[in-house]
Amino acid sequence: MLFTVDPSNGVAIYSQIVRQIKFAIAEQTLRPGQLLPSVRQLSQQLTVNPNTVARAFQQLQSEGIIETLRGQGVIVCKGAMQACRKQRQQLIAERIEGVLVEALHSGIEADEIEQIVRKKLKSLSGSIATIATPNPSENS
Amino acid sequence: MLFTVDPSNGVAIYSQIVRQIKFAIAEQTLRPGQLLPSVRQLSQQLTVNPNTVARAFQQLQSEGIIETLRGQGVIVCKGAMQACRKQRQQLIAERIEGVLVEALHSGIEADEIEQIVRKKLKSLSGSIATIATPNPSENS
Amino acid sequence: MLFTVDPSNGVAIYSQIVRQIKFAIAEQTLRPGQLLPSVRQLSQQLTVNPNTVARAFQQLQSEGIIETLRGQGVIVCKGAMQACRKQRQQLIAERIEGVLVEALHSGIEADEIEQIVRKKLKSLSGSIATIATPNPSENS
Amino acid sequence: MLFTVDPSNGVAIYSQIVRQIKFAIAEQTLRPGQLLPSVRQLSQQLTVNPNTVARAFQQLQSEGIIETLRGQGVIVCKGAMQACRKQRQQLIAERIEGVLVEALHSGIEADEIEQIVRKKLKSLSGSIATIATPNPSENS
DNA sequence: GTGGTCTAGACCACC
DNA sequence: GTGGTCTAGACCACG
Repeated sequence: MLFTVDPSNGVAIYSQIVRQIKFAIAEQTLRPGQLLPSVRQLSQQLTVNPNTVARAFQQLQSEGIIETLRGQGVIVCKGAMQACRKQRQQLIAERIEGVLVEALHSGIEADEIEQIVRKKLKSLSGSIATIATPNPSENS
Repeated sequence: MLFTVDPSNGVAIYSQIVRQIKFAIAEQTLRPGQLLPSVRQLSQQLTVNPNTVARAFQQLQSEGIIETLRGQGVIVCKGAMQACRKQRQQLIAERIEGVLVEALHSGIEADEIEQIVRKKLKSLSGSIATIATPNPSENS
Repeated sequence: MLFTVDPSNGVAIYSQIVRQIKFAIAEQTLRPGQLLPSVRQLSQQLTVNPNTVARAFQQLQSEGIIETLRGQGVIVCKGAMQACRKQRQQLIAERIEGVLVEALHSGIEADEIEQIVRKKLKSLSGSIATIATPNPSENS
Repeated sequence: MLFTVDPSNGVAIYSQIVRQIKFAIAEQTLRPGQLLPSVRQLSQQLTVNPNTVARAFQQLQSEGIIETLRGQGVIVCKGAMQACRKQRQQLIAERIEGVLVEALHSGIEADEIEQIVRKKLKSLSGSIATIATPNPSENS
C-alpha cells in the first residue's frame, strides 16, 4: 500500500488519491472488507491535509467503492474490485479510441500506428511484467 | 475554418481554440502568411468572450505559431505547419505510451491490447478517411 | 429476543439497539421487571463493542425505561410499556405529518396520496398480520 | 429563490442546500439553463462559509443536476427538473412505506391509519395550497 | 467576476 | 481511536 501524490501535477490531489485507491482495489492490494488506512494516517504519510484525504474517501463512498463503519474506519465494498476494473478498462478503451482518432487525423497511416503500438508494447511489457492479475476469486 | 467550442467540456475554452487553430495549420487549412479571423469576429462566431479568444492568440503567439502585424491583423508564421505537426505527433506519441502503460498496468495482456488497437483502427480508418495529409512542401 | 444491527446503516448502532429494546418492550416481548440480557452477552450476540451496548443502556436508563439493580442486572421499569408505546405512536404521528407535508409540497395531490396510502396499507397489512397488539393491561 | 439553513438542525448544512436547490428545480423556481446564485453570493445570504456552498454544488454536479461553466457560474442541467421530481417522489414513496410499516407494527389498525392520514391531509392541504405544479413543459 | 482546490484548525458523534 | 462537518483564509485558472 504505497501511495504517493504529486501536488504540482495539475490533477487534484484528492483525485490522485481516489485513483490510486481504485487502482489498489483493482489489483487486489486492497480487498473487499479490508480496512483502509485511516484518514489521519494517510494524510500524514502523504503529507497532505486530512481534509484532502477525507474528500477522496467521500468521493469513493459516493461511487459505492468504499463504505464507512462509524467509529471504526472505512472498508472496501463487496463489488468494488469488479467495479474498479470495469471502470478502468472502460476508461482505457476510451483513451485508446481517443488517441487513435487523433493519430489518424494527424495523418499517420493505420499501419504505422499499429507498428508503433507493437514496438512500444514490446519494450514496455518487459519492464512492467504482469504483477497485475491474480485470480479474481472473491467471496464474503 | 469551422471552429467550435464546448464550454462544459472540462477543457478550458481558450485551449480548445488553440488546439483547433494548430490543427487547422497542421492540415494546411490555415497556411503560413494567411490572415487569421479577428478576435472580435471569432469571438462572435464562437459566442465566447473576446478575452478568451485573445488569450488563445496570446498563447499561440508566445509559442511562435502566429504573429501580429500591426494594423493588419494576425498571421500564421512561416515554420508553423511543421511545428504544429511535430507538436502533435510528439503529443500523440506521449499519449500512446501513456495509454499503453496504463493498460498494461491494468492487467490487460499485450496481445489483447494489440487486438483492440487493430480492431479500432479498422473501424475508425474507414470513417475518417485520409483528408489529412496533403504534401508537406513548405520552406524554412 | 432477536436483535440485529447494521453497522453501515447511517443510524448509530447504539440507537438501533435502543430502538429495538423499546420495540420489544412495546410488544411485551420484554415485560416490566424482566431481566435484560447483560451488556457482555448482548455485545457478543450483536458482535459490537460492549461500550456501544452500554451506551444504549445508559440512554434507556436516562429515559426511565430500564433500571439497574446492583448485582442482579438490568430490568425493565414498571411504566415502560406505556411509555414506549406512547413514544412510538407520537413518533409515528410526527413522521406521518412530516411525510404528508413533504408529499404535498412536492406537488402530489391529496387524493393521490390517499390512494397510495390505501394501496400500500392493503399490501402491507397482509404480510405483517397483527402480531402486535396483545391487550395492554398493566398497572401504574 | 429564498434559501435558508438551520445550522443546529442535525442534518448537514450542505445537505440542506442541496435539498433546497433540488426543491427549487422541481418547482421550476430554478429552470434548466438558468444561472444559479454564485457560491459567494449564496454563502453571504446564508451566512455560511463559501466552502460549504461549494460542497453542495459539487454534490449536485456529481448527480448531474447542475453543470458549471468555467468562469461564468453554474447552471441547471437539461433533465434536472424531471430528475429532481422523480428523486423526490421516490424518496417520499419510501418514507410513506416506512411509516406505514412502523405504524402497522405498532399495532394501529389499517383503518385507523387511513383515517389519521385523511384528517391530516385535510388540515394540511388548506394551509399549503397547490403552489407546486405548474405545467412541466420544458424545452431548450 | 466565476468555481476549484488546498491548508489549518476546530468541534462533533460514534466505537 | 474513527470519519463528518464547518470555518477561515489562501491561491489558482478561467472568462
